[in-house]
Amino acid sequence: MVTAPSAAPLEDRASKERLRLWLRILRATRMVESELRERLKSGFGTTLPRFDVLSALYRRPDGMGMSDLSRFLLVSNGNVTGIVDRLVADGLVLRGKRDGDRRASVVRLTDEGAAAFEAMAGAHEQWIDELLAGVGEADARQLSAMLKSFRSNWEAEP
Amino acid sequence: MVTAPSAAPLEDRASKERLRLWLRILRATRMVESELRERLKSGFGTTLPRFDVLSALYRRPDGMGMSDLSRFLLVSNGNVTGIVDRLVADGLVLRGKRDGDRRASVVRLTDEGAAAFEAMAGAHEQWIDELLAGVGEADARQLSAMLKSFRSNWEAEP
DNA sequence: CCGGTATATTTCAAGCATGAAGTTTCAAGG
DNA sequence: CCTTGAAACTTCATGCTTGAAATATACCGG
Repeated sequence: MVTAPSAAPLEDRASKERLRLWLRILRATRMVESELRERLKSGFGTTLPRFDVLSALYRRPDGMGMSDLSRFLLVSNGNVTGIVDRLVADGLVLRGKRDGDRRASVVRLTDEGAAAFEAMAGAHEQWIDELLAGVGEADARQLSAMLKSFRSNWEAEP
Repeated sequence: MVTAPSAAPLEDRASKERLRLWLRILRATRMVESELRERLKSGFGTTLPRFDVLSALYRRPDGMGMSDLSRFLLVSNGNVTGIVDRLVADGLVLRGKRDGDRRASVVRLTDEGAAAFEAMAGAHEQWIDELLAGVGEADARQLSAMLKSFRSNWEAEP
Protein backbone atom coordinates (compact mmCIF):
# COMPACT_ATOMS: atom_id res chain seq x y z
CA MET A 1 0.00 0.00 0.00
CA VAL A 2 2.35 2.69 -1.10
CA THR A 3 -0.24 4.75 -2.92
CA ALA A 4 0.57 8.39 -2.50
CA PRO A 5 -1.89 10.15 -0.20
CA SER A 6 -2.88 13.38 -1.92
CA ALA A 7 -0.92 12.74 -5.05
CA ALA A 8 -3.84 11.93 -7.27
CA PRO A 9 -2.46 13.05 -10.61
CA LEU A 10 -3.60 16.56 -11.37
CA GLU A 11 -4.96 15.51 -14.70
CA ASP A 12 -7.02 12.84 -13.04
CA ARG A 13 -8.61 15.29 -10.64
CA ALA A 14 -9.46 17.60 -13.48
CA SER A 15 -10.89 14.68 -15.39
CA LYS A 16 -13.22 13.75 -12.54
CA GLU A 17 -14.27 17.34 -12.21
CA ARG A 18 -15.13 17.53 -15.89
CA LEU A 19 -17.12 14.33 -15.71
CA ARG A 20 -19.07 15.69 -12.78
CA LEU A 21 -19.65 18.91 -14.66
CA TRP A 22 -20.89 17.07 -17.71
CA LEU A 23 -23.37 15.04 -15.71
CA ARG A 24 -24.74 18.18 -14.15
CA ILE A 25 -25.03 19.98 -17.45
CA LEU A 26 -26.89 17.00 -18.78
CA ARG A 27 -29.33 16.95 -15.89
CA ALA A 28 -29.94 20.67 -16.02
CA THR A 29 -30.50 20.55 -19.75
CA ARG A 30 -32.94 17.70 -19.48
CA MET A 31 -34.92 19.39 -16.74
CA VAL A 32 -35.24 22.61 -18.70
CA GLU A 33 -36.01 20.84 -21.94
CA SER A 34 -38.66 18.69 -20.41
CA GLU A 35 -40.31 21.70 -18.82
CA LEU A 36 -40.25 23.56 -22.13
CA ARG A 37 -41.65 20.58 -23.96
CA GLU A 38 -44.52 20.35 -21.54
CA ARG A 39 -45.33 24.05 -21.70
CA LEU A 40 -45.14 24.16 -25.47
CA LYS A 41 -47.53 21.29 -25.64
CA SER A 42 -50.06 22.48 -23.10
CA GLY A 43 -49.78 26.14 -24.10
CA PHE A 44 -49.52 25.92 -27.87
CA GLY A 45 -50.12 22.33 -28.83
CA THR A 46 -46.72 21.98 -30.45
CA THR A 47 -43.39 20.30 -29.81
CA LEU A 48 -39.83 21.39 -29.17
CA PRO A 49 -38.43 20.24 -32.53
CA ARG A 50 -41.21 22.02 -34.38
CA PHE A 51 -40.51 25.17 -32.40
CA ASP A 52 -36.82 24.89 -33.18
CA VAL A 53 -37.51 24.70 -36.89
CA LEU A 54 -39.92 27.62 -36.83
CA SER A 55 -37.41 29.60 -34.84
CA ALA A 56 -34.61 28.90 -37.29
CA LEU A 57 -36.75 29.82 -40.27
CA TYR A 58 -38.06 32.98 -38.67
CA ARG A 59 -34.58 34.46 -38.73
CA ARG A 60 -34.34 33.82 -42.47
CA PRO A 61 -37.25 35.29 -44.36
CA ASP A 62 -35.59 34.17 -47.57
CA GLY A 63 -35.68 30.58 -46.46
CA MET A 64 -33.07 27.90 -45.90
CA GLY A 65 -32.13 24.66 -47.59
CA MET A 66 -32.86 21.42 -45.81
CA SER A 67 -29.20 20.80 -45.23
CA ASP A 68 -28.66 24.27 -43.80
CA LEU A 69 -31.49 23.60 -41.45
CA SER A 70 -30.11 20.29 -40.30
CA ARG A 71 -26.63 21.72 -39.85
CA PHE A 72 -27.97 24.63 -37.88
CA LEU A 73 -30.13 22.54 -35.59
CA LEU A 74 -27.50 19.83 -35.21
CA VAL A 75 -29.84 17.05 -36.19
CA SER A 76 -29.73 14.57 -39.02
CA ASN A 77 -30.98 15.23 -42.51
CA GLY A 78 -33.67 12.61 -42.38
CA ASN A 79 -34.94 14.07 -39.18
CA VAL A 80 -35.53 17.49 -40.67
CA THR A 81 -37.44 15.95 -43.56
CA GLY A 82 -40.01 14.51 -41.19
CA ILE A 83 -40.48 17.61 -39.08
CA VAL A 84 -40.78 19.86 -42.11
CA ASP A 85 -43.25 17.43 -43.68
CA ARG A 86 -45.52 17.81 -40.71
CA LEU A 87 -45.12 21.58 -40.59
CA VAL A 88 -45.99 21.77 -44.27
CA ALA A 89 -49.05 19.60 -43.67
CA ASP A 90 -50.08 22.06 -40.97
CA GLY A 91 -49.62 25.01 -43.31
CA LEU A 92 -46.87 26.64 -41.28
CA VAL A 93 -44.04 26.05 -43.71
CA LEU A 94 -43.60 26.10 -47.46
CA ARG A 95 -41.26 23.94 -49.50
CA GLY A 96 -40.05 25.70 -52.62
CA LYS A 97 -37.56 24.87 -55.33
CA ARG A 98 -34.43 26.87 -55.97
CA ASP A 99 -33.90 28.22 -59.47
CA GLY A 100 -30.95 26.63 -61.16
CA ASP A 101 -30.62 23.63 -58.87
CA ARG A 102 -33.37 21.12 -58.98
CA ARG A 103 -31.94 19.15 -56.10
CA ALA A 104 -32.13 21.86 -53.51
CA SER A 105 -35.34 22.97 -51.91
CA VAL A 106 -35.88 26.18 -50.06
CA VAL A 107 -37.95 26.04 -46.95
CA ARG A 108 -39.62 29.14 -45.57
CA LEU A 109 -42.36 30.15 -43.17
CA THR A 110 -45.84 30.89 -44.40
CA ASP A 111 -47.54 33.94 -42.91
CA GLU A 112 -49.37 31.60 -40.65
CA GLY A 113 -46.07 30.03 -39.62
CA ALA A 114 -44.52 33.39 -38.84
CA ALA A 115 -47.57 34.38 -36.82
CA ALA A 116 -47.48 31.10 -34.95
CA PHE A 117 -43.84 31.60 -34.05
CA GLU A 118 -44.40 35.18 -32.96
CA ALA A 119 -47.18 34.03 -30.71
CA MET A 120 -44.81 31.61 -28.98
CA ALA A 121 -41.52 33.49 -28.97
CA GLY A 122 -42.40 35.84 -26.14
CA ALA A 123 -43.63 33.09 -23.90
CA HIS A 124 -40.57 31.04 -24.71
CA GLU A 125 -38.16 33.78 -23.75
CA GLN A 126 -40.08 34.37 -20.57
CA TRP A 127 -40.00 30.68 -19.68
CA ILE A 128 -36.26 30.52 -20.17
CA ASP A 129 -35.89 33.58 -18.03
CA GLU A 130 -37.92 31.95 -15.32
CA LEU A 131 -36.24 28.57 -15.56
CA LEU A 132 -32.76 30.06 -15.47
CA ALA A 133 -33.68 32.57 -12.81
CA GLY A 134 -31.01 31.11 -10.56
CA VAL A 135 -28.31 32.41 -12.89
CA GLY A 136 -27.40 36.05 -12.41
CA GLU A 137 -26.60 38.26 -15.38
CA ALA A 138 -22.88 38.30 -14.68
CA ASP A 139 -22.74 34.54 -14.36
CA ALA A 140 -24.79 34.16 -17.50
CA ARG A 141 -22.39 36.37 -19.39
CA GLN A 142 -19.34 34.51 -18.17
CA LEU A 143 -20.82 31.11 -18.78
CA SER A 144 -22.00 32.16 -22.17
CA ALA A 145 -18.54 33.32 -23.12
CA MET A 146 -17.04 30.08 -21.95
CA LEU A 147 -19.47 28.07 -24.03
CA LYS A 148 -18.80 30.23 -27.03
CA SER A 149 -15.09 29.54 -26.90
CA PHE A 150 -15.88 25.92 -26.24
CA ARG A 151 -17.86 25.83 -29.42
CA SER A 152 -15.14 27.54 -31.38
CA ASN A 153 -12.62 24.91 -30.37
CA TRP A 154 -15.08 22.48 -31.74
CA GLU A 155 -15.80 23.78 -35.14
CA ALA A 156 -12.20 24.39 -36.05
CA GLU A 157 -11.46 20.67 -36.30
CA PRO A 158 -12.48 19.51 -39.78
CA MET B 1 -39.15 58.48 -31.43
CA VAL B 2 -38.64 59.11 -27.78
CA THR B 3 -37.25 55.70 -26.96
CA ALA B 4 -34.64 56.01 -24.29
CA PRO B 5 -31.15 55.32 -25.64
CA SER B 6 -29.50 52.92 -23.20
CA ALA B 7 -32.50 52.50 -20.99
CA ALA B 8 -33.33 48.94 -21.94
CA PRO B 9 -34.88 47.68 -18.72
CA LEU B 10 -32.31 45.84 -16.67
CA GLU B 11 -34.52 42.81 -16.41
CA ASP B 12 -34.87 42.73 -20.14
CA ARG B 13 -31.12 42.70 -20.67
CA ALA B 14 -30.74 39.89 -18.20
CA SER B 15 -33.51 38.01 -19.92
CA LYS B 16 -31.78 38.25 -23.30
CA GLU B 17 -28.55 37.15 -21.72
CA ARG B 18 -30.22 34.09 -20.23
CA LEU B 19 -31.83 33.19 -23.52
CA ARG B 20 -28.46 33.44 -25.25
CA LEU B 21 -26.95 31.30 -22.52
CA TRP B 22 -29.63 28.69 -22.87
CA LEU B 23 -29.16 28.41 -26.61
CA ARG B 24 -25.44 27.94 -26.15
CA ILE B 25 -25.88 25.32 -23.47
CA LEU B 26 -28.23 23.51 -25.78
CA ARG B 27 -25.79 23.56 -28.67
CA ALA B 28 -22.88 22.45 -26.54
CA THR B 29 -24.90 19.63 -25.03
CA ARG B 30 -26.05 18.42 -28.41
CA MET B 31 -22.54 18.45 -29.81
CA VAL B 32 -21.13 16.46 -26.93
CA GLU B 33 -24.04 14.05 -26.85
CA SER B 34 -23.88 13.37 -30.53
CA GLU B 35 -20.16 12.72 -30.32
CA LEU B 36 -20.66 10.35 -27.40
CA ARG B 37 -23.46 8.54 -29.17
CA GLU B 38 -21.28 8.01 -32.19
CA ARG B 39 -18.33 6.74 -30.19
CA LEU B 40 -20.45 4.43 -28.06
CA LYS B 41 -21.88 2.96 -31.19
CA SER B 42 -18.69 2.52 -33.16
CA GLY B 43 -16.60 1.55 -30.15
CA PHE B 44 -19.00 -0.65 -28.20
CA GLY B 45 -22.03 -1.17 -30.36
CA THR B 46 -24.37 0.36 -27.83
CA THR B 47 -26.40 3.52 -27.35
CA LEU B 48 -26.46 6.42 -24.95
CA PRO B 49 -29.72 5.48 -23.19
CA ARG B 50 -28.47 1.92 -22.67
CA PHE B 51 -25.21 3.28 -21.28
CA ASP B 52 -27.13 5.58 -18.96
CA VAL B 53 -29.13 2.68 -17.58
CA LEU B 54 -26.09 0.48 -17.09
CA SER B 55 -24.33 3.37 -15.39
CA ALA B 56 -27.22 3.97 -13.02
CA LEU B 57 -27.47 0.30 -12.11
CA TYR B 58 -23.75 -0.10 -11.65
CA ARG B 59 -23.86 2.24 -8.68
CA ARG B 60 -26.53 0.08 -7.05
CA PRO B 61 -25.48 -3.53 -6.79
CA ASP B 62 -28.73 -4.21 -4.94
CA GLY B 63 -30.75 -3.02 -7.85
CA MET B 64 -33.35 -0.32 -8.39
CA GLY B 65 -37.06 -0.24 -9.08
CA MET B 66 -38.22 0.83 -12.50
CA SER B 67 -39.63 4.04 -11.10
CA ASP B 68 -36.41 4.87 -9.28
CA LEU B 69 -34.61 4.38 -12.54
CA SER B 70 -36.92 6.63 -14.47
CA ARG B 71 -36.79 9.32 -11.80
CA PHE B 72 -33.02 9.17 -11.70
CA LEU B 73 -32.58 9.35 -15.45
CA LEU B 74 -35.29 11.95 -15.87
CA VAL B 75 -37.13 9.96 -18.48
CA SER B 76 -40.64 8.58 -18.55
CA ASN B 77 -41.68 5.27 -17.07
CA GLY B 78 -42.67 3.73 -20.34
CA ASN B 79 -39.34 4.65 -21.80
CA VAL B 80 -37.39 2.76 -19.16
CA THR B 81 -39.51 -0.33 -19.74
CA GLY B 82 -38.40 -0.52 -23.34
CA ILE B 83 -34.71 0.07 -22.71
CA VAL B 84 -34.61 -2.45 -19.88
CA ASP B 85 -36.49 -4.97 -22.04
CA ARG B 86 -33.73 -4.78 -24.61
CA LEU B 87 -30.98 -4.94 -22.03
CA VAL B 88 -32.61 -8.02 -20.51
CA ALA B 89 -32.84 -9.59 -23.96
CA ASP B 90 -29.12 -8.97 -24.33
CA GLY B 91 -28.40 -10.57 -20.98
CA LEU B 92 -26.94 -7.44 -19.39
CA VAL B 93 -29.73 -6.82 -16.93
CA LEU B 94 -31.97 -8.93 -14.75
CA ARG B 95 -35.54 -8.20 -13.77
CA GLY B 96 -36.36 -9.59 -10.34
CA LYS B 97 -39.35 -9.36 -8.06
CA ARG B 98 -39.27 -7.75 -4.66
CA ASP B 99 -40.37 -9.87 -1.71
CA GLY B 100 -43.53 -8.56 -0.18
CA ASP B 101 -44.62 -6.38 -3.06
CA ARG B 102 -45.56 -8.14 -6.20
CA ARG B 103 -46.00 -4.92 -8.11
CA ALA B 104 -42.44 -3.71 -7.81
CA SER B 105 -39.63 -5.21 -9.80
CA VAL B 106 -36.00 -4.88 -8.96
CA VAL B 107 -33.66 -4.37 -11.84
CA ARG B 108 -29.99 -5.17 -11.47
CA LEU B 109 -26.94 -5.81 -13.61
CA THR B 110 -25.89 -9.31 -14.49
CA ASP B 111 -22.18 -10.08 -14.25
CA GLU B 112 -22.03 -9.63 -17.97
CA GLY B 113 -23.76 -6.27 -17.63
CA ALA B 114 -21.32 -5.10 -14.98
CA ALA B 115 -18.40 -6.21 -17.10
CA ALA B 116 -19.84 -4.44 -20.12
CA PHE B 117 -20.19 -1.23 -18.17
CA GLU B 118 -16.70 -1.46 -16.73
CA ALA B 119 -15.33 -1.91 -20.20
CA MET B 120 -16.99 1.32 -21.29
CA ALA B 121 -16.68 3.51 -18.22
CA GLY B 122 -13.02 4.34 -18.64
CA ALA B 123 -13.38 5.27 -22.28
CA HIS B 124 -16.43 7.34 -21.45
CA GLU B 125 -14.64 9.36 -18.80
CA GLN B 126 -11.75 9.89 -21.14
CA TRP B 127 -14.04 11.06 -23.91
CA ILE B 128 -15.72 13.58 -21.65
CA ASP B 129 -12.32 14.78 -20.56
CA GLU B 130 -11.31 15.25 -24.15
CA LEU B 131 -14.55 16.86 -25.25
CA LEU B 132 -14.57 19.31 -22.36
CA ALA B 133 -10.87 19.96 -22.61
CA GLY B 134 -11.58 23.64 -23.16
CA VAL B 135 -12.87 23.94 -19.60
CA GLY B 136 -10.20 24.38 -16.95
CA GLU B 137 -10.49 22.69 -13.59
CA ALA B 138 -11.33 25.92 -11.78
CA ASP B 139 -14.00 26.80 -14.29
CA ALA B 140 -15.38 23.31 -14.12
CA ARG B 141 -15.63 23.52 -10.37
CA GLN B 142 -17.36 26.87 -10.42
CA LEU B 143 -19.74 25.90 -13.17
CA SER B 144 -20.49 22.67 -11.46
CA ALA B 145 -21.34 24.44 -8.24
CA MET B 146 -23.62 26.82 -10.08
CA LEU B 147 -25.48 24.00 -11.72
CA LYS B 148 -25.81 22.19 -8.44
CA SER B 149 -27.53 25.14 -6.82
CA PHE B 150 -29.57 25.54 -9.95
CA ARG B 151 -30.77 22.02 -9.56
CA SER B 152 -31.56 22.49 -5.90
CA ASN B 153 -33.80 25.44 -6.68
CA TRP B 154 -35.56 23.09 -8.96
CA GLU B 155 -36.28 20.14 -6.84
CA ALA B 156 -37.61 22.11 -3.91
CA GLU B 157 -40.78 23.01 -5.80
CA PRO B 158 -43.23 20.12 -5.40
C1' DC C 1 -20.94 13.90 -74.73
C1' DC C 2 -19.69 10.47 -70.95
C1' DG C 3 -18.42 8.73 -66.76
C1' DG C 4 -17.37 9.46 -62.24
C1' DT C 5 -17.76 12.00 -58.13
C1' DA C 6 -19.98 15.08 -55.18
C1' DT C 7 -24.23 17.35 -53.35
C1' DA C 8 -29.23 17.73 -51.83
C1' DT C 9 -32.75 15.39 -50.34
C1' DT C 10 -35.84 11.38 -49.18
C1' DT C 11 -36.85 6.79 -47.50
C1' DC C 12 -36.55 3.26 -44.25
C1' DA C 13 -35.77 0.30 -40.13
C1' DA C 14 -34.72 0.44 -35.50
C1' DG C 15 -34.56 2.55 -31.33
C1' DC C 16 -35.75 6.40 -28.13
C1' DA C 17 -39.23 9.39 -25.85
C1' DT C 18 -43.56 11.06 -24.11
C1' DG C 19 -48.16 10.94 -22.10
C1' DA C 20 -52.34 8.57 -21.57
C1' DA C 21 -54.78 4.47 -20.61
C1' DG C 22 -54.77 -0.10 -18.69
C1' DT C 23 -53.37 -4.02 -15.30
C1' DT C 24 -52.13 -5.78 -11.05
C1' DT C 25 -51.16 -5.27 -6.42
C1' DC C 26 -51.07 -3.04 -1.96
C1' DA C 27 -52.97 -0.43 2.02
C1' DA C 28 -56.59 1.40 4.66
C1' DG C 29 -61.17 2.41 6.30
C1' DG C 30 -65.39 1.03 6.85
C1' DC D 1 -64.40 -9.01 4.23
C1' DC D 2 -64.82 -5.34 0.45
C1' DT D 3 -64.46 -1.12 -1.58
C1' DT D 4 -61.72 2.73 -2.68
C1' DG D 5 -57.62 4.96 -3.75
C1' DA D 6 -52.84 4.91 -4.54
C1' DA D 7 -48.62 2.86 -6.39
C1' DA D 8 -45.62 0.11 -9.73
C1' DC D 9 -45.42 -1.27 -14.08
C1' DT D 10 -46.70 -2.10 -18.98
C1' DT D 11 -48.90 -1.10 -23.28
C1' DC D 12 -49.99 1.77 -26.97
C1' DA D 13 -50.19 5.59 -30.38
C1' DT D 14 -47.55 9.18 -31.98
C1' DG D 15 -43.66 11.62 -32.90
C1' DC D 16 -38.59 12.33 -32.77
C1' DT D 17 -33.85 10.68 -34.01
C1' DT D 18 -30.21 8.42 -36.15
C1' DG D 19 -27.53 6.25 -39.76
C1' DA D 20 -27.56 3.80 -43.93
C1' DA D 21 -29.28 3.16 -48.48
C1' DA D 22 -31.66 5.08 -52.42
C1' DT D 23 -32.76 8.85 -55.86
C1' DA D 24 -31.98 12.64 -58.44
C1' DT D 25 -29.31 16.28 -59.94
C1' DA D 26 -25.05 18.95 -60.58
C1' DC D 27 -20.29 19.45 -61.89
C1' DC D 28 -15.99 18.23 -64.00
C1' DG D 29 -12.20 16.06 -66.49
C1' DG D 30 -11.44 13.77 -70.41
